[in-house]
Amino acid sequence: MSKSKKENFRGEELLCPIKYCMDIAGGKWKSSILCILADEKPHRNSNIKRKLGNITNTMLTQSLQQLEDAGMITRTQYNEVPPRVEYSLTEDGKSIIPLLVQMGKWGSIQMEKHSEIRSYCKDCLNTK
Amino acid sequence: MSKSKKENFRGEELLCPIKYCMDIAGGKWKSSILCILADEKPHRNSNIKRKLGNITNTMLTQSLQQLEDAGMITRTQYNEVPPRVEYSLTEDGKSIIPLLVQMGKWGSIQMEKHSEIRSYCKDCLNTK
DNA sequence: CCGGATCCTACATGATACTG
DNA sequence: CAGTATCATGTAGGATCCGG
Repeated sequence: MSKSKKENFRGEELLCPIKYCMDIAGGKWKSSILCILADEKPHRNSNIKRKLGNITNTMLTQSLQQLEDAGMITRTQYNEVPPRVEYSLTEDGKSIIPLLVQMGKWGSIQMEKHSEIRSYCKDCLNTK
Repeated sequence: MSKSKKENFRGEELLCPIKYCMDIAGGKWKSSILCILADEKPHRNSNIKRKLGNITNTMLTQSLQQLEDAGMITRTQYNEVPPRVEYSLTEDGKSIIPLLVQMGKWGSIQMEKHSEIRSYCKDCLNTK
């Protein structure tokens, strides 16, 4: 979150732990990024981008910054040429993974009840 | 969801179970409504509205419809004068409550790590 | 009491071009 | 390679009025 951690995008207080949780992993990309980093190996910016497929630079940088601000990931910069930056989960970041796994399991069960919904995203933990 | 269940607001496929889960409980009001209904007693429209405090009729109706479309809640209409409508969790709806509880626990732990974030919302399961 | 129909605004997301 | 700045757009959320 580029703004103060205690406020959401609208400037309102994020007083509810449930919403705080969903705010951190929510949005279009952040849950996918967390899934990618869940292998506990450091990933380069370009590596994450490739796995996500169609994310723009802007959104990737923004999402990574929000996750870093929330204490979920660590950013390590190597002063090389060309520049190299690696991201990896913090301990707090690792702690949200089981939650994502459970959400994935629950979502799969629900989706299977709707015959028209069959495919799963490729970066989802649930596909492992 | 008033649109097809397999599409989100943007018309994109919701192929990821994690995002499907967060889509159902996400948004500004739906998690709170699920928390209110978690006592497994039927609640009237006006009752939910009072507990939420500042939700508009439009948003309340829309959120309830989305939850009903997702199979989380049941809407029962009594043809009385004045009209009475009651909502209660379905079995599928009850199954998401433990997930919300866990999100609340995780969120509480994270929020406590930020000294500036202290208060919790009143309708959150976590306060029970 | 409940909810539909409009209209409106703020902001999340995206497209593009640019720096070191 | 990584990130920033700017501008454009779709839509979630809200305000308000109306109808049964």
